[in-house]
Parts: sequence; structure tokens; C-alpha cells
Amino acid sequence: MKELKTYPNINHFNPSDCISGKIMRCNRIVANVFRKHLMQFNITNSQLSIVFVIAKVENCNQKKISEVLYLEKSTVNRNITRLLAHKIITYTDRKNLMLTTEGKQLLNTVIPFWEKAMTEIRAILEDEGANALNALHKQLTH
Amino acid sequence: MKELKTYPNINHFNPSDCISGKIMRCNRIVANVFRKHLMQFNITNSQLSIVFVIAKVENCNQKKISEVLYLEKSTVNRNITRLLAHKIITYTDRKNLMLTTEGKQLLNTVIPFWEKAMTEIRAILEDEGANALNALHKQLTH
DNA sequence: ATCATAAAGTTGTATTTACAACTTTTTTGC
DNA sequence: GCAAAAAAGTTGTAAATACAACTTTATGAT
Repeated sequence: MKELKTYPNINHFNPSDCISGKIMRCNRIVANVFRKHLMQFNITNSQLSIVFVIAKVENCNQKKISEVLYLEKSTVNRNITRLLAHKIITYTDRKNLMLTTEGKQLLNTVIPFWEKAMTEIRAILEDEGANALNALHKQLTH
Repeated sequence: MKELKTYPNINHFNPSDCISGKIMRCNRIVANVFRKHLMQFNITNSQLSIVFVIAKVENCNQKKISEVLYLEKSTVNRNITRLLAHKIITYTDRKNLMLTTEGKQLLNTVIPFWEKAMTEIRAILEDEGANALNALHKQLTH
């Protein structure tokens, strides 16, 4: 009985409701699927997401990547440093980022395996889960 | 024209579809909100999620935390090590984990701020986003 | 053109995370 | 009870992440 009076908040809250906890769990589950398919190419989920942006966005710089991916600028900087070291990306003469020839070849090779990961995760999500993720994403990024 | 023939996958895929990218962005946005409310207590989102489990699960060990949170056992071990160092948790005589008195006091103090974070994120999600997260979570964890 | 300000990028520090390999503890078959 | 096997826990290593503080680059006002 003492405990109940001393820590009322602990006794009345429900950790299963935690939105942060839910999204973290979902994130880890999805990340594990993609990691499994990508690790053979020695590229991480996060690095691939940056490669995606650089592949598709004209005149791309670190700030742009930061905005598109909701990543802190220092995080972008360190991931860019690794992609530069692996010669997957390079700076253009105008200080923008672009894929190297090796980067394009890697991405072209990786995409079918990314699609395999997408197929695997879609099977788990089913239409309901996929639609839910779209709704969630839209709500958070608008 | 040369590019189109050389890297067909790059030209035809749509990175905006990426399920991993979407969930990563959602995760970062939500994490930022919770971090903002929790940092004054010198506790991280991940640590709090572990404290939640230890607070509510009887006879809790690292394996159990790993299963509930979908965390790799080595990750749990390192987070547990920090919580032990901060004297927020302790081992029972039976090698299970429990909150210390300080841990209970901390959690009791933090919960209202966790609720503030929940309120803030619910306002962004609206009912549609909150329901979507529940649907997504259910689909991934069942 | 120059200097002040803002924006972008970088680096120090610490936590989170996972894989691999290892050690310790527990369980099980005899 | 004891040895083998399984489970749980630990540690080495490396990437991802963010905050704070800093440097470099770009912008603007005069």
C-alpha cells in the first residue's frame, strides 16, 4: 500500500501507450529486414537513404539531405564523409554532391535487393500496414 | 541517353516509396519531440523505454527486455550497464532487474513530462496518425 | 570593396545500435 | 551428480545519431 501512495504516476501510467516506444520498435523491425538484404554490399540503410537523395536531387548539398531525411547536419556530415571515403559519392566543381561512376554502378546493383527487402516487408505489413505507414508519414512530415 | 541505358534501375525506381526511409524519418521526428522533454532529466528515450519495462514486468531480465523492445541483446546489455551506473536500476538477489528507490522517484517525476511529450506528438499526429501508428505497430509485432 | 551577419559545414563528445565472438550460467540427458 | 548443450550475458568493433561549439563560406548592407 505504501508504494501506491508514494509513486502514483508509476502505478497509473501505461507504457504500452508510448508513441516513442511504438515507433522505435517498428523502426528496428523494419531496419532489420533491410539490413539483412543490404549488408552483402557493405552499405547501411542510412547510407543508402543518402545515396537515394543524391541520386535524385539536383544540386544536392548536405543541408538539402538534412532537410529531406530529417537528419541533424552533423550526422549528415559524418555519413557523407564515409560515402566519400568509399568513393560512392564525390563533390562536383560547384560543391554539390553527386554519385561517382562506382556509386551509380553500386546503386544500380543494389536496387533489386532493395526491392527484395521491400517485398519482404510489404508481406509483413500487408496493405493495412503499408497504408498506415503512409498515413503516419504524411501526418508527421506535413 | 547513355545514362538511361547504363543504369536502368536508377532511372526507374522511386526512393520516395522506400518503407525503410519512411519509418526512419518518422522515428527521428518522434524521437526529437521526446528527447526535448526528457533531456532535462539526463535520461534518453531508449533508457526510459527500458525503465518502463523494468517498472512493469515481473522478474525482468535482459532477455525479456530484448524481446519486448526488439533490441539486440548486446544493446540491452550496454544500456543496462548505464542505468546500473546511474543507480536507476539494480539486480535483485535472483539476478532479475528492478528499479532502485532513486529510479522509482525519477520515473515518477519524469512521467508527467513524458505525458507532455505524448500530448505534443498527439497534436501533430492527430487521430489519423495515432491510429495509423497503432495499425502499423500491430502489423509488425504480430 | 569591405565588414558584419547568416548559413553551411566540421569536430568533440556521448549514447544507441548491431554483428561477431566470446564467457558465464542454466538446462538437460544420462 | 556430471558432462554436453543451450541460453543468457558480455565485450570488441564499427556505424548512426544528436547537441554544442567551432570554423568556413556565403550573403548583404553601406
